[in-house]
Amino acid sequence: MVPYHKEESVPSDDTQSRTRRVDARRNEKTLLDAAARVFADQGIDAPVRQIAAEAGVGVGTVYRHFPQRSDLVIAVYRHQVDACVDLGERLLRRGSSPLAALEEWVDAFVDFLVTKHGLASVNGGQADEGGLHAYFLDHLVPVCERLLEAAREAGEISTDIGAYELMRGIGNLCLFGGDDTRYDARKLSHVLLAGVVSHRAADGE
Amino acid sequence: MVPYHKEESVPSDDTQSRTRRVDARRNEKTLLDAAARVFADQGIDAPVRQIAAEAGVGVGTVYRHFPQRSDLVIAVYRHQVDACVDLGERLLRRGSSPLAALEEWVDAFVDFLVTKHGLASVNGGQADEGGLHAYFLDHLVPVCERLLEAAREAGEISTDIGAYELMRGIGNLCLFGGDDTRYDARKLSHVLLAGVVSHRAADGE
DNA sequence: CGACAATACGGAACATGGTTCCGTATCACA
DNA sequence: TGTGATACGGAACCATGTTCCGTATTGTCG
Repeated sequence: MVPYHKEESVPSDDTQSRTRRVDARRNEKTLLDAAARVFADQGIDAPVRQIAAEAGVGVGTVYRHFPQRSDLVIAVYRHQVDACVDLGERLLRRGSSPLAALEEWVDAFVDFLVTKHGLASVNGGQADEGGLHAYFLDHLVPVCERLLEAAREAGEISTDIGAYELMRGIGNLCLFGGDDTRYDARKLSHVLLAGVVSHRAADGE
Repeated sequence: MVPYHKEESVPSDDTQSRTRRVDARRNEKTLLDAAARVFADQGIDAPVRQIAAEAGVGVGTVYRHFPQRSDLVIAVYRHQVDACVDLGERLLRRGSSPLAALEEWVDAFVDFLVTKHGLASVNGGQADEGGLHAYFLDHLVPVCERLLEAAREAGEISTDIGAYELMRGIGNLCLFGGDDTRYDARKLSHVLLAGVVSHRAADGE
């Protein structure tokens, strides 16, 4: 309400309101590291309590830093998603075949999802949206869109599928359970992509 | 250990040991109906307690008839899976293009999964195997295998993808969350199938 | 330096959902 | 009708995510 008087409103996007307590900052890092470790050898379904224990903090602290479990997962893998975005942009600049670029990019993305077991299943809100979390989608869809568009302009693709739909589809394909040797998400994603190349949109689609 | 003495071992596959109590049989039917109703308007994630309540029985009764939650789901949709198997066989007998048959069959399957919201995500064991349940897979894979084989023999398909993998892939594609209008599982399954038709297996695959 | 308020912490407690247990009620059969 | 087998009900248990709140730590100001 009071318009002047101590500048602290309008948090906009400044990283921290002001000197965040050192213990807080330390704990956040500790948590991120602990979570990365736990996720690595127990999968992203590891219980929050366990991560808290690994970090040597209480669950309350986890939730102070990451309001929802999924926020922690996102935070842990954020940089990998960013790397994927970068890769996409680099591939775009590279002059070669847009389709080849798209294929390479999808491969990298699938690899990322498959590597961390079960990463693809991080839920955003409730049990509502299965599949990729909004953060991933928000960042990856634009890149995918451009790759797709480039390939389309080059006449290498005929399907009118959207980037969002493709991302979700791939994310879902990477959603496997167990270490089933009979199912290879990478292979399926290749097949899907082959379909994107050759599929002619039918009437209702 | 004792080899004789009352015949009751070797349960093999006889439907019921002897006259099953009428209340038991009645409750099973009641449960199946209640579950179908609850699943229909709350999705297959509805709590067991709720189904028990709808059926007017205790949870213990639910678990007596269906040892695991997923068994109940399976039981509710078993006949639809069977119908899908039948359809496959009918399509096989029909003389037309094997590929067309496969496409029609996949469509029917996808429709089945999409219609019941979230059906595709019934877990078998723990959180191990996401996607289709073993029962579904066990029954559908053989049919799919034959359809696929027929199409391959007719030279309409080049990919060496297996029926199991295809079923799982399609199941995963149907695994969506929310009623996202931007994602159409049917369309994605068509694209995947188009990929099956055109995709040439590369080196490592 | 010492007090105070803001910030952060820990972990018990709550909510939800699957599953198990066991005392009691009901049924089949003699 | 008596009796053992079968089935039932639902409290209780376990696991998980998440919230709450009393206590501890930290930064700042007098």
